[in-house]
Amino acid sequence: MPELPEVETIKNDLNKLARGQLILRLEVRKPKLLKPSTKAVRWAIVGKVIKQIERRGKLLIFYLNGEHLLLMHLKMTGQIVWQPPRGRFLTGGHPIVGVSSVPNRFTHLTIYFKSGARLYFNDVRQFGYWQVIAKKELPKIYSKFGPEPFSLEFTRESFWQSLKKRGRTTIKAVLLDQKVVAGIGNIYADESLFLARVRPSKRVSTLSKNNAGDIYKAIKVILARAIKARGTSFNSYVDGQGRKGTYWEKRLVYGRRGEKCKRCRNIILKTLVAGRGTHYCARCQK
DNA sequence: CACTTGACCTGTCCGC
DNA sequence: TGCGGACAGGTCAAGT
Repeated sequence: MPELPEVETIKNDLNKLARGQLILRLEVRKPKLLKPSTKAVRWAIVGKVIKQIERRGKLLIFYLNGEHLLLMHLKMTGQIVWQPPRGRFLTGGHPIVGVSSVPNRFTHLTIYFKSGARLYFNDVRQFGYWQVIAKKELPKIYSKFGPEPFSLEFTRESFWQSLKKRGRTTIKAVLLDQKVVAGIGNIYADESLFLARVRPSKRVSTLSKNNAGDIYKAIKVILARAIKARGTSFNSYVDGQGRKGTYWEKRLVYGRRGEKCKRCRNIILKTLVAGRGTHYCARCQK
């Protein structure tokens, strides 16, 4: 899905919409998308109030009063839809083609709030999940992520050091590794490498420190630009409110196979790198 | 150990 | 129009 800019947008929206809301009921249509699967999980969150929503990489963390937290991961096609007590829908995540109302056949989990508001979780491919954990378990979850790209721990030097720890693999595979820097996915990996003029298939061992510096800078520029655009939305999906990320129109290379490079007018190519569809300009990315 | 591949799912698109 | 195969914004376990 949803990569860092999309999840960041959802987090910001939900902090305005869902904070202070009291959870009345949890409806589980697809039990396997809720972890753990025991019924005790429902009791852990029913009657609780949403205090704050945070993001770590592509993971959403709902802080509740009491001992537990609710985590949500949207994976490839997860979508969150907020329905106010009255009024129109607001959505975030992967747009679902041809489905403009909720709940629908892809709605697998729903939270009902005392106010009458609802929070729906839709997911076509069912890779996404919700997970209830004890608050003390959070450090263990967080330790699986590398630095946040806009944190003080993520520096030009720390990035260079983590590149030096890698061997023959490609720079694209490294950018997709959440332990190197959290939140980059397939779109923004291609976008960042285009801006840095580095070919995605380039072996990290062959990168200069200047290359690394350019990539470091590009990651921040691209992610900031995408957050400002409220993320990327594919296709023509329009929800009740019609709010849609506009980065798709601003993208530099992703999904532009066969089009002219915005820098040199050469034709953009698409290949497979790190097992993912990868877009680049063979003339200006070396 | 570092790295790559396959699996998890359903839908869409493209070529024959 | 139908059908098969490739592919889709992520991550993990299993394989090399």
